[in-house]
Amino acid sequence: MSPKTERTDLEQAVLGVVWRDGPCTPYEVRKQFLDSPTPSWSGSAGTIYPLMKRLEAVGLLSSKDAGRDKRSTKLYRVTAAGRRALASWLQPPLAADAVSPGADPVRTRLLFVELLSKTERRKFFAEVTQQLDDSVRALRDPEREMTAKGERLLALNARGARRVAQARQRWFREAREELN
Amino acid sequence: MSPKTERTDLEQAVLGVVWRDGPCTPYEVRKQFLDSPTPSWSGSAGTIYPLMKRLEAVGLLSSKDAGRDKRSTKLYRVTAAGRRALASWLQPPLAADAVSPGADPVRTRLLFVELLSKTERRKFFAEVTQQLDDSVRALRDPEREMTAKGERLLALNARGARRVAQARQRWFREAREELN
DNA sequence: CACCACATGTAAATGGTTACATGATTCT
DNA sequence: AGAATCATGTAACCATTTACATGTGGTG
Repeated sequence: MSPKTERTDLEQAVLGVVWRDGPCTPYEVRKQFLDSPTPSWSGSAGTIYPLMKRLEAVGLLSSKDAGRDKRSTKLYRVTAAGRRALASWLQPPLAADAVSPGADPVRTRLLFVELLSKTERRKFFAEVTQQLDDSVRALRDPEREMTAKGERLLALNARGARRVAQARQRWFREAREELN
Repeated sequence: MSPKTERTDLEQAVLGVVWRDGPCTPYEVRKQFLDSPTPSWSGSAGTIYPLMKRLEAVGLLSSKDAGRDKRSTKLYRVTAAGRRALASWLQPPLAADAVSPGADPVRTRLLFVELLSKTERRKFFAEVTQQLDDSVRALRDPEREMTAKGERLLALNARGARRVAQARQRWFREAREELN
């Protein structure tokens, strides 16, 4: 009955943020998730606080009280073990479901589009095309902003998301034409 | 306290499969998920059987005993209400998180790649590139197969997955060059 | 007869989510 | 004084996964 060693992607991401942004509070970590242009997780308090306590309990994070004010604000930092855990998480080979394209709600819906009447279908294609265009547009600004700030990795991250959004956008237009 | 009306994507997908493939058993539905080249769900028995019972309980599916043999095999079909539920699920506007690109484990990992030593980093880029290439390759055959069989929607589905895989592949190569 | 595919489920654990509760500090 | 933001948590719920249990029917 050894303690669990495998960490989820969310746990690793939190560990990574603490590593990258130096000693920081759960609140600051949360902001990173909440401000993300491509949120994979909610970053809600109910998730982050218990999670970081857990990481401390298993020795991947350590904390000390930040004497800033009367609030019980804790500053976390990554321990040596935490750093090792992060490195081995990054190390390939990655799990198969980490490299293959994940779930795509639009793709799933397209499978059953023939259930719709001709007019409904036309509306479906028109509006979803619009929504996909919007999602691509929404990713341009963050990418530019991060590039301007010199945040190369964050810029690359945003670019990756935009490229995927574009691929879906183009594919969906093709599908629209092919199915009339 | 009205009964829940919102269904998950998995529930809708099951509903869709039963609609598309005619009256069928949970086992046959499961196979669709298990055989998918781009699995979003496990399609395990523990998921599908209770789920279809639930859908029957709320009147979106109906079942009758298939007298085929001694096994208590039930044939499910989509009710009129089920058909309506499917149609309204397909109808736009889709939720924002349905159109924007979802989680990407590779993208997440890249954010923290600077934690790795130079050699580790080189290995990371080399092997993940390889894995992404493989994932693109693995999606070519299903697409061709579905096209050959005249399954237009399944072919489009596979093509969509492949396009996303390609976008990630190209983006990752770019990132690799940009970060040396 | 052994084995595999067919077929149906239950139980427990997991990994999140939302909603709620509470209090301190800073800004206007 | 009141509002917004900072800060920390708990409780309940949720969908889904894994592992397990059980039995039938057809094939080599």
